[in-house]
Amino acid sequence: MAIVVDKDRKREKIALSCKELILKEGISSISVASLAKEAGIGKGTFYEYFESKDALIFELVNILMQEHNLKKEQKLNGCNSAREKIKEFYSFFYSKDDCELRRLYKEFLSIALISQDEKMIEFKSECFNFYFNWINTLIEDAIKSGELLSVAKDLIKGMYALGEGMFIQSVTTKDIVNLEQDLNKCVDDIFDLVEIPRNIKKEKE
Amino acid sequence: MAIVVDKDRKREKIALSCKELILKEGISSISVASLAKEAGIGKGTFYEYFESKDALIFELVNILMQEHNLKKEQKLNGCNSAREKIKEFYSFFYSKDDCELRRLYKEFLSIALISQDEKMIEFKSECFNFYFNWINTLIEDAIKSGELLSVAKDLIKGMYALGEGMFIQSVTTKDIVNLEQDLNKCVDDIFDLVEIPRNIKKEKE
Amino acid sequence: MAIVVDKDRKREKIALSCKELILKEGISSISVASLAKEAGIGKGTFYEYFESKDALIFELVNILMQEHNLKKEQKLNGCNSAREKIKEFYSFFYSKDDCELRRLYKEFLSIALISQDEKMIEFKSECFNFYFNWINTLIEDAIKSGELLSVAKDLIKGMYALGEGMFIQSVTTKDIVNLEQDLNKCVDDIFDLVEIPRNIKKEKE
Amino acid sequence: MAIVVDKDRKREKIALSCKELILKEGISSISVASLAKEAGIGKGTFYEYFESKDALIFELVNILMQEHNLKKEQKLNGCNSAREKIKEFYSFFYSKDDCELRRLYKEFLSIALISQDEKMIEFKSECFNFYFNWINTLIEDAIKSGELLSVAKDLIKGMYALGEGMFIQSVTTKDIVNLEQDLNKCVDDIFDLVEIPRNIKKEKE
DNA sequence: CATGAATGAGTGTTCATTCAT
DNA sequence: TATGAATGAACACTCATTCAT
Repeated sequence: MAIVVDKDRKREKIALSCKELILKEGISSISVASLAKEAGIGKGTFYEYFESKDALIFELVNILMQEHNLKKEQKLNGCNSAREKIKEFYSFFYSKDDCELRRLYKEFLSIALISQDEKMIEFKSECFNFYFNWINTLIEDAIKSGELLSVAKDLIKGMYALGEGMFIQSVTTKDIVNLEQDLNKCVDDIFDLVEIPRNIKKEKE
Repeated sequence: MAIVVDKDRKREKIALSCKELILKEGISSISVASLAKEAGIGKGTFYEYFESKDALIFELVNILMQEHNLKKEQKLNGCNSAREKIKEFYSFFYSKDDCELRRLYKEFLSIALISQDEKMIEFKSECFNFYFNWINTLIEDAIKSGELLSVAKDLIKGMYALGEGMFIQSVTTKDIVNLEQDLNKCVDDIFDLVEIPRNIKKEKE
Repeated sequence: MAIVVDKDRKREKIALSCKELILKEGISSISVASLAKEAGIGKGTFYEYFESKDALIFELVNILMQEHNLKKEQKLNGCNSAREKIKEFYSFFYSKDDCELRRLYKEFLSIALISQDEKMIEFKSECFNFYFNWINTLIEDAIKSGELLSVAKDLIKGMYALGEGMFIQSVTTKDIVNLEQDLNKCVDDIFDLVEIPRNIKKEKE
Repeated sequence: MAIVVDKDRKREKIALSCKELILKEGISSISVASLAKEAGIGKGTFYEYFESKDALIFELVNILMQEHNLKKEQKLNGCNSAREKIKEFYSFFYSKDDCELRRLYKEFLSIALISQDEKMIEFKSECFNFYFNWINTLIEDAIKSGELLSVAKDLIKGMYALGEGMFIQSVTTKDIVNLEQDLNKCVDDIFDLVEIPRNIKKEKE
């Protein structure tokens, strides 16, 4: 038998075993010592699998985001309209279920804002693209199916930015008391402008 | 008699003399020692004027923001339409002139995202309110003057969030290559939906 | 009129105005800044009257001890037997009334234990002598009046040390639960050995 | 495999190597940096073995006290009477041999007097109990063997406190010129009161 | 392949004292 | 005489990373 362990597998295993601790304590206040202890390995071993503390954080955010995306995809499939889908998409920013991941995302954003690290930017870009393409497809499909005016296409980038912006404002100020309400109101207001009313749709037909 | 010093003035002077260094090095990686040295004072003196390192950051952001707001107000007065005003408002996020302040704002956001500090939140809230009210008034005036449909009012919060969100995305990813273009495109797209065309306005008359 | 103020008087006045603060905060955790503020003078002025922070502490402990001694003297005059007097004397170590001064004394002892400062030792010696002479006189009088066996004289130094020792033990351990009880028990036990019983006294007569 | 180190042994080794420096400089005026340097280790390593500066002091006092107790026990076994044993017990406070440990004990007392630290109090309590029980047993045995009057039992707590009190007074004042003499005088005076004279003992028989 | 002992530069903050006015 | 602005040495403590085993 090969003594050689699948490094990637173990890497992932280590990252996942730190999940609870990181979600509980937050990124910045956690030490490599406690991460290694939580994973049941030595500090030296930690550095065999991750080149730095930040590397594990990225790995974990990555894993958790992918987990989250799978669940979200299923939920989105259950939505009937683009309006609902966007709302469902935004729910990450306020839902109780995503509370812990959201906290991680906040800390991740905080790092990303001032990091010059190439990998960090690369990773954030991948996230951005992933979600942007999602919304993009979603809107385009809705236009094709006659649910939305074709002008809606122009609002995609704005749509995406709006959610993140409002989230950040809710987190850094005390003025957005009810993010869920405010976000949904925004979505409704915009969709009211670009949605093709049912009766008109029928007229078209 | 004792040396009389205008504490507020000196406080401001110290903060401003640290500006260059902070813009160059970034906030988090800078030490109180180097800040004091940069300001030409002792570390002890630093703490005579600021209760903590973060306090200096606030002071600086505060000073520069107020400077910026005065200039911005004048520029806004030179704009003829709400559309132009919003664009002018957003220009903070990309204009060369505001490059330095933007840099500072980024660092400030990074801190604010994970800070639990009451004063920090208070300060960010004040900033939020200041700009929000600005946009609010701007839009309401435009509705009153028949420039915008009354539905535009619903988009105010979103408008504000959109700018901040897109800015953050441009900073943390490499996907928003031209923030100026993207932002302006967004504004145009939205205003095309809520602006009352000139000919209609005339018809109204 | 002489502008020259009576330095000693002002010195005392400053010390006394810091009394409350010192009793409340303790010696070690207090700064010159807060002392000066409490006294309503500048920090520079403070050093016009006291050569160091410790100097004020000594001055104050001195003043307060003398205050305390006057009160104690009156109380002692109200006692009928040497046994009672010693008990009254020891009551400093546990009575509620002396709680604050006792705290100060503790801190003072802590400093005195490791201080090489001549003045400090001088001061503590004066305290020592003051109390020692008190007890000495007290016991000698009691022997003269036939209240105590002459052997009691040999126990004076021990008597004095015993109180301080038991006090320190009560403060530094959790084993002396009831200092009042333990101290009084000790006094009683010793006096039972050296007190001349009334009936014997009468026989003598 | 990792380097295996007997942590307890190294802890002890570090503490002992700081002994000289502490005795020379005193505890309070010594920095962790200099302690680490003295022990030939890094500052970080220091904190691997001690959770705080005070912790090293405890360790050292602890080690030296235990060493001291073993020696003392042997010496006490060589004493024939309770009177001699108490004197031997007190000799810690003045003997040349214990000079160093006494110095440390002084510093330890100084800390203990104002410390609120649970562990500190716990440790001092253990010391207290250890010695108190020693004296207790010693006296009780002497009563059983007919050496002392049973009333001697009442004086145990006082006996113990007396030594510590007189020691502190000798350290903090210049009035106890010869502690050895004074302490022994005290012991003799008390024992003269509670010792059963030989001839009486014989009568009893 | 795994370890964890060792590290030391770096941190923010305090405060008794000085001295120019 | 009175001041309080200025100081800077000193402090305990942290932690990502290395490397000998």
